[in-house]
Amino acid sequence: MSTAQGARARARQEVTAAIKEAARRQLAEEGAAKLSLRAVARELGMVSSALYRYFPSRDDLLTALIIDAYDSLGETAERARDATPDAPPPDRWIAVCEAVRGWALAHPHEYALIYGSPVPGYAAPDTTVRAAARIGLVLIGIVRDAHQGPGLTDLPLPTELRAEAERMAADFAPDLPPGAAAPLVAAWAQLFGLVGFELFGQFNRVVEDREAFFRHAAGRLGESVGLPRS
Amino acid sequence: MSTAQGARARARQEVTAAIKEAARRQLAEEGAAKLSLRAVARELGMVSSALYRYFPSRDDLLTALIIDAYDSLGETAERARDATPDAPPPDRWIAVCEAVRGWALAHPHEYALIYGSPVPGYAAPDTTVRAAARIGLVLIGIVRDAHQGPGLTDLPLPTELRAEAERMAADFAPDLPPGAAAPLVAAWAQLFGLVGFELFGQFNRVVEDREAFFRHAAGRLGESVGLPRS
DNA sequence: GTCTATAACGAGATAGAC
DNA sequence: GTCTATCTCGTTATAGAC
Repeated sequence: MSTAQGARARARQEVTAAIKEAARRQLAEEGAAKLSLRAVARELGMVSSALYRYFPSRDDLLTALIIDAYDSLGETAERARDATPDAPPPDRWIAVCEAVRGWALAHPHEYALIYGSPVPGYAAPDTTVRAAARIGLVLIGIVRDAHQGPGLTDLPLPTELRAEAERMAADFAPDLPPGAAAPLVAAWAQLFGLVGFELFGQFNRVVEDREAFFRHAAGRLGESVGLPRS
Repeated sequence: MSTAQGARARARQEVTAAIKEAARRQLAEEGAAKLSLRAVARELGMVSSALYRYFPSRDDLLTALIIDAYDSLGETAERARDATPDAPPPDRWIAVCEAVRGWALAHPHEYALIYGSPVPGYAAPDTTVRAAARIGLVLIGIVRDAHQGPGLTDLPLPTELRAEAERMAADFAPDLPPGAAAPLVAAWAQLFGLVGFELFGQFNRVVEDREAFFRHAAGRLGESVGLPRS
């Protein structure tokens, strides 16, 4: 029984992977809004209704692609963080930022899927939250490491933001002082602003040497969360 | 002949405006990807194919909406800048940032249209460049004003970025030192990173008091381009 | 029980004849 | 400007193969 179920499960997993792969390919050609179950089925030599054995609806297929994309980005960031564990936090911060940018340039359509306009009529289920948080946790970890070492700039907060920053720190960065949590969230969003602008063409005719521009901007982002300039 | 053509041109312009208005309304309801020429036509009591007289394709209608959106945002920013012409540049900077955020929250689908994922298969024509640049010019103007006054922080640049920053300054901010041009471009992208994250739901469960969070982040963005803290 | 194939519904997008 | 014909889409019901 276990072997039979194992074989079936394996076959099912293979078909599921093939569907996602074909869907990803189609995502790169037509975009998320035009992701078509029928075209995916066609590419696999199946019939559209057969896909419903694997994904109850088009939205569920989209959700799977979104989670995969977040995980792929998160894993890339984690690898960049772990590549040089002895490097000082500011250097690791820049390395992670560059890894995010590199992943985005290598997977533009998956980036658009998770950080671009929301797909109309699609509401992301809670399942995506954990995967989405991975990249944030990497950034938090680097700043946390810096706070355990010496030489960290303390960041003043206006009273207006005090309570909110304390809540942030308590919620997802308990090792961090509130004065670091709020700027970290801002830097997180700003990092993706830089990446998104490059990817979506806003830098056309504006920024030429994007590598150098990004490295410098990422370094200054690191400073903005209290990491000393390297 | 000129009167006949003038009347015809006027009628054509009126219908064109009505189409765009209906399309904008639908954009706000369904999103850009599902912009349906059919529904627009239905709302106007026309038949879908009749629209092709005014917009040769859905893409041309999209282009018109994109230009209108950039112009609407640009005008909002300009009004915020001009509302308090005597305020010091850091305050005007924050006012413009908040105007951008306010416009985005009030026009989420139009924001997604111009700063979200590019519509697949759609290449923005050069016609959009001028409108897209408006908001950038507002930001540049504020920093330029600050540079003509006293008390501006000089921003060091790594040699790696020196040439690029000088090209940037020469291209679109001739009154600005290169050390200000590059951070300004970065701040421009980062501003839209903050706005986009809030609008597209990345701040859900992360940032609660978004107004206070944004004001503080915008102020620090201003500092990053050399505007003193207010 | 698990899967695939057939057929169909209602909808939108578009080309072309009139 | 209008009307029709033809395409694709997501989705479901159903029937049958393994």
